[in-house]
Amino acid sequence: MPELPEIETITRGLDREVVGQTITKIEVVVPKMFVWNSLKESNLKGAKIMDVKRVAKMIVMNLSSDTSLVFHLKLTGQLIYLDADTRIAGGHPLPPLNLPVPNKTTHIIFTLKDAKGQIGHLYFNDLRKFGWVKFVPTDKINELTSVGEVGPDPFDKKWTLDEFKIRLGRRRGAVIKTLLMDQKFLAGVGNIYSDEALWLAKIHPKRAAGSLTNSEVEKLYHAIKESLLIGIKHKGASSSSFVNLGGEKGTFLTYANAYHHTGLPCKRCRTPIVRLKVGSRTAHFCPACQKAEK
DNA sequence: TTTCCTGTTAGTGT
DNA sequence: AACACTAACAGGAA
Repeated sequence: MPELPEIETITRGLDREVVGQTITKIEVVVPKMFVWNSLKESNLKGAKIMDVKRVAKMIVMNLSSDTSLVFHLKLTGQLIYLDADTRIAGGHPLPPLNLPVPNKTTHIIFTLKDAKGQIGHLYFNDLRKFGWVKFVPTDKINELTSVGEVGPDPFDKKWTLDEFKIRLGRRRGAVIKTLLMDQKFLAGVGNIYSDEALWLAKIHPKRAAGSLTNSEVEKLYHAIKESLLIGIKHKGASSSSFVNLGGEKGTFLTYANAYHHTGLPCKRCRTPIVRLKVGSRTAHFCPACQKAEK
């Protein structure tokens, strides 16, 4: 699914709502989507949710049984929490996030109980079934390559401009857009926000990492953070609807400058935005502002 | 009706 | 090691 801002939005919503609740039941409709590793149902049932964190584009729920649930929504995953007076929904907008649950895209259902005994459900929906939930002992979480090998988070204090420069220096020949989306290089950036950051920094998506000038590297560093922050501010690109908590909806795409703007005028220079295959993904950029060569 | 496309990885081969 | 390519799957758009 979603990239860092969308996952951050869902994570914050869940952290506000499910921490302290106990998992009383799990129904796995599509077995391949729930990976038990060495654990059993007894490690899950009765466990209390201690916190909900984002790692790269994953959601990590730490449980009182010294275990963790790691969620990855990939392209079309959704997480929907529903109880008597709250609905938190985020992820891919199709099927619509306000569709009744469970529905035909619902593949995993957790039943939760709060301190007052009120029952809630957490539904993991995924149209294309690419997503997964991995259940692991908390102290073994880094053995998941998807967790252990991720690069720095763009909002981690350790990801400084110098660190970015050092990492770029190690991958001088890599195509910059592809590199930004490499989770081992930097955690959480995908197709939307790589387009947006490169547009902000006026860098052509196919430039070699090593060809960027110092000034461009600095602009890109700030552009990555800025585009992600704008995404978070607008609750991501996907419609994350917080029904009964304000009815907010993700509106980031309204604010996008390049992504999905093919043919529309560049907001800086009015030149139509162009699509281009970069690696096996589609880049959107302004051919006038974002020059191929320096 | 085809055919192509997709907000992402994992796995495989070079 | 770095890079390229594709499969996993379902539906919307052209």
